[in-house]
Amino acid sequence: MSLPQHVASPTKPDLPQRRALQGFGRTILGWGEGNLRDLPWRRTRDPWHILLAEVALQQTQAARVAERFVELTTAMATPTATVHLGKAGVISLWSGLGYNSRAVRLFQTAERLVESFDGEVPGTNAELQSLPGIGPYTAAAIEAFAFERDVAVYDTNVARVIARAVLGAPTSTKVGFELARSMVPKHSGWLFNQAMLDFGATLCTARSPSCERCPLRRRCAWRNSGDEQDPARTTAGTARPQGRFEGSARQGRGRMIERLRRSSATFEELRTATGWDDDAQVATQLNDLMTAGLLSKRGAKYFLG
DNA sequence: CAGTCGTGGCC
DNA sequence: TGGCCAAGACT
Repeated sequence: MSLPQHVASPTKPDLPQRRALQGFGRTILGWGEGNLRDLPWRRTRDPWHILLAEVALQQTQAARVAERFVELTTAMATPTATVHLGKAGVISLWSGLGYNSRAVRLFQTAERLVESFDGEVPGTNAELQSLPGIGPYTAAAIEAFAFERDVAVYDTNVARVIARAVLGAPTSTKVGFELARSMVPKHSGWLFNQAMLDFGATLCTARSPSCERCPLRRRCAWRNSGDEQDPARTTAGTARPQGRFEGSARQGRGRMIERLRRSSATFEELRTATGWDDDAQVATQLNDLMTAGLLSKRGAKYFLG
């Protein structure tokens, strides 16, 4: 006897069957075998180096992280070395990568690993997500790329590919993630997930997908639907509108941190770095940066960390 | 849940 | 030129 594999709900559009999902998965896997970019973190299985790369890759293009990978993994070779480097040292190294709070959390994670995990990156998803700066994406990436587990990695690239090729319709993170899980070919989690990320980053891109050379074009649900509207645009987990950066408080904070990477500085020197003329605004932003653990004040001077 | 968090490259 | 978006996480 056999139970029905899937019963379509009368109210919700039915999802692709497991068999179809595995077909998409195998095609992506095959594409990856000949098309993976040569990125430095793909040549190692060192969990700490992969953790480091994955944190740096959060909301940051792979190419920009690639050119810094050797520098980062040399200076922060192990969690212990990272702790010895100190928080200010880690923030200093983070120059140019953006989202400076990631440097603070990375340092805190190194501390936690030394204190509670014998200096090693833990193996379970729950333990990984308990670390500062490690969320659902990064935890899964470490599982797949360092420990070679057949889990699904779900990021903006994967969400886009699934919304377009698999569903041809916008979807939630919950559903998209579940579909991604069903696509992972057994024993090939490492390559499949790397391939999914590259597939989205280089072929099924956000602005101008290369449908002509896409191995999924026959099966692409978006293409077959004939819809003009890109289903990825309103799918959870894909890019959201961002405020103007030029002239923003964000830009001013970034300039203050960058100034402190050179040396400690006075309030006036930091104000100058922002290009602002409003002391109150400078004070407000300095307080926020202190709260975030990015800087501290001793006497009349401000310091990184 | 919706806002917020840097910085740079590309069209 | 200026808008868009990039291997997300946290509050």
